[in-house]
Amino acid sequence: MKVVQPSCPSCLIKALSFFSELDTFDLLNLNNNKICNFYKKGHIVFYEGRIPTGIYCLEQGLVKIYRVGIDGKEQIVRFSTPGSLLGIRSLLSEERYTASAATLEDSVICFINKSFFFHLINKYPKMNVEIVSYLCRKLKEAEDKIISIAQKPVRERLAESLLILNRIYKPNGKSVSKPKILLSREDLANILGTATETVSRLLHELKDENLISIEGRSITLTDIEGLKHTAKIFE
Amino acid sequence: MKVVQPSCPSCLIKALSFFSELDTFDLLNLNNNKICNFYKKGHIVFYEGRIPTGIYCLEQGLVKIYRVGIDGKEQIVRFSTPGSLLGIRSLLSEERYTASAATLEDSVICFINKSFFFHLINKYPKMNVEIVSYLCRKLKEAEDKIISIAQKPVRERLAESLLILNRIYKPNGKSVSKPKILLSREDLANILGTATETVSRLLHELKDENLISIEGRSITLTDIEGLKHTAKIFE
DNA sequence: CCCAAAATTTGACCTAGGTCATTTTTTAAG
DNA sequence: CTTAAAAAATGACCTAGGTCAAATTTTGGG
Repeated sequence: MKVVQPSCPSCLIKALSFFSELDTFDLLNLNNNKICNFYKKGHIVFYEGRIPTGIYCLEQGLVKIYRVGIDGKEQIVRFSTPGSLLGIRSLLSEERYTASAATLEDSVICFINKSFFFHLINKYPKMNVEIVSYLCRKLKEAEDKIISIAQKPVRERLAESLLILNRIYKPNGKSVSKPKILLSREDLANILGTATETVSRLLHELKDENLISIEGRSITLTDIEGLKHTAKIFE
Repeated sequence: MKVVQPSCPSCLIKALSFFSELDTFDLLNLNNNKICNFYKKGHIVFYEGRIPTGIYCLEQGLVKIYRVGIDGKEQIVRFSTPGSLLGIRSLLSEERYTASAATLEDSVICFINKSFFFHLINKYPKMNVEIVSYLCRKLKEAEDKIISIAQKPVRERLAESLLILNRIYKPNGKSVSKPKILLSREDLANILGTATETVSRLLHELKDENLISIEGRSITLTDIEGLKHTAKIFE
């Protein structure tokens, strides 16, 4: 796969969020300052404990943010999808990364160094507003996850996570076909905070109930409403 | 108990955080705009689902932020201690409260209405920096909690929570005596995401191991290092 | 296309911790 | 100080889901 150097002025990330305020001059500036890399599936973007030297911008692909517990067991705390910034939390609070990031698919990720990013924030105070709203959203999601893990049985959490993953894997609304969730049982287990064997068994159950279909490693949701029901999500 | 109307210019909250930038004029303004109320222990500050109309400022006391699950079971997601703002997450992301807040002790809480608060943020963009750093801290804590609940057995989580509570209950460094943690078993269970009976049993265990002492409802930590050890916290 | 290594599935078994019922203790109102 | 109601402790029991081991399937490199 070729590494395509994306150009900032035409980058979807600009439109999506944090950089929407930038004028042409600074967009070009950003373009020159960023370093863009191709990451193969399964590669690590940054490690827990390291000191951030800048910020990563996911241009294409999918990334998991996770921490490793004492016994070496991973816990996935969130995902990053194209258009979001990676490592912003640690950079902003000027502390070491408290989590690691690794690609779940082949990905293209840009790097913007700390001083340039802070320069932009100072020049465009409105970026802080975007950042605040981003953090609020993440905080809410984290709290949702606390409730979920603390109160729901694994089966419900699995259904819930599949519904969330379905949105993450949904190709930008273009394709008519249903999204395929492509994750190892281990990653799935590390989202739910359970064992891989339990994931296997429960996926089998959901399949038997015609809520999902499984082809090899890929999962397709066939009955969204049914899954919402087993996840006990009522909106 | 008398309701003392605290004055903003001398309020510790100003010094602590968000309002540290304000000039004398705006501090007086804030003083006139805020409404201060006394809340008896156990009373509700705001309810999940309601639309925020402003922000609360905890001047004195202790507040739990919690959500109620489908089966009516509470999950405490965090605490607020004097000097912190309540309901800032929902106000900033312009959505309904996703959690309720209730006092755990008699408390004094000020209310600042939305428009005035936003006016201040606009006038003092640096407040956003404070807010960002606050949100980063909370996000980290929330992610810590996810790992903890997902991976640690209840016993470890209890030890961990007691250590955190010990800091929360620590009177401003003045008193030499050890802080007393004063929470119902139910609240404790709702922090850990477990049953009250389990809390009872485990507290009894910790007491037998001379890690804590219990007088009535109040818990004192007698062996911090030992607790860190059972919590598997190694720093 | 082939094959070894890795991932997944399945079965057997076990335990942390949840639930329910009962007793004991604590609390707060009068 | 008394007492009823609430909270906590304790015991008995049970099950969701973890662990370990073995069989089966999938995958990616050559």
